[in-house]
Amino acid sequence: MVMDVVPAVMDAIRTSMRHGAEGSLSVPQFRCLNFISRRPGCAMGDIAGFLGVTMPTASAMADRLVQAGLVQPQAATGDRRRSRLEITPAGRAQLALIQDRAQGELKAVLAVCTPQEQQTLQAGLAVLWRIFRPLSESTEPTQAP
Amino acid sequence: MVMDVVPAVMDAIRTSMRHGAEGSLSVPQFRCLNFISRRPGCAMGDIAGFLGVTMPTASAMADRLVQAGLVQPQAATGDRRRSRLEITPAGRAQLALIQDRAQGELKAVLAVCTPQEQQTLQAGLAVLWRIFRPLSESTEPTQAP
DNA sequence: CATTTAACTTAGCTGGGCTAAGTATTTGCC
DNA sequence: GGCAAATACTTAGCCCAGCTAAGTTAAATG
Repeated sequence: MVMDVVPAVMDAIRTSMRHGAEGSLSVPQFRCLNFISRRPGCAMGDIAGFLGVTMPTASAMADRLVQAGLVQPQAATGDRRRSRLEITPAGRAQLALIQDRAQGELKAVLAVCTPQEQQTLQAGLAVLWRIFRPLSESTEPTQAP
Repeated sequence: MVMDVVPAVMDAIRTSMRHGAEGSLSVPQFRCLNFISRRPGCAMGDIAGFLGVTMPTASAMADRLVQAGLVQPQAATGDRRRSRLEITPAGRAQLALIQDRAQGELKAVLAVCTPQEQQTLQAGLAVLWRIFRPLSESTEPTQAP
């Protein structure tokens, strides 16, 4: 059941983002930008850990966000090996735009539900959340020693 | 809510498939193989439509599955422009393996739920399924004329 | 029979993933 | 204080999954 539903929903989201309005971000880019916005001054390793990817991958992705002007490096304080990243005003605007649009589309989709169904849905998602939340936070960067 | 939960679950699935046991397939490859297995003799356009990607993308992906021995072209009958694909025994075995493993992991995860929670979850997913099922089937290949 | 249309494929680009192998900075230990 | 080891990244080089644009081959059609 889960294996049918979740991919279907994810496809819808991905498709929506892929042929979404121009200037939109990919799913990984969005997750990365969102993380940086919630953790100003975070390091590459933090990003890699959160995204569940290796450092080079995170590095390249952050680089593209910097190129796009959505993220910028902070001045180094203390350990100069760490890259300290923060979101730019443009990045914040982009994030808000995407979230608003997603929320809008979601509302439109959910509008076909009865209040009864919406409640059922919410309860079900709460269960999923409880199960999967710990898993998705515990990932660590994977470049072997 | 949906925007938090679904990506988290999807990440877990993707991560599980990425660093899963060797010889595993990527998510797109799995979807492709699964489709071919359910539609023997299907054409490239069918695959592209189902995956929601362009023909060249579908073409390349099918090619890799053929190289891997999981899929094979049928003898042409009728329209010789169409590629008619079918799954091989090896492909079928691979598919079964992946599904079994996924089901196993899922069961393990769901084992931490009370029967009460499982019921809640099932009801919620049924709602999602009703909403998103039609969307995920209606996609068509996108290469513009 | 010549043209158009349909179904793919090829070529060439980008993004997102990996490993292996650097580089630079800190830490730690004599 | 100075040198080795560890840490935090980056670079190089590869593959897969997406795209567009431009062929190619076969069918349909005037």
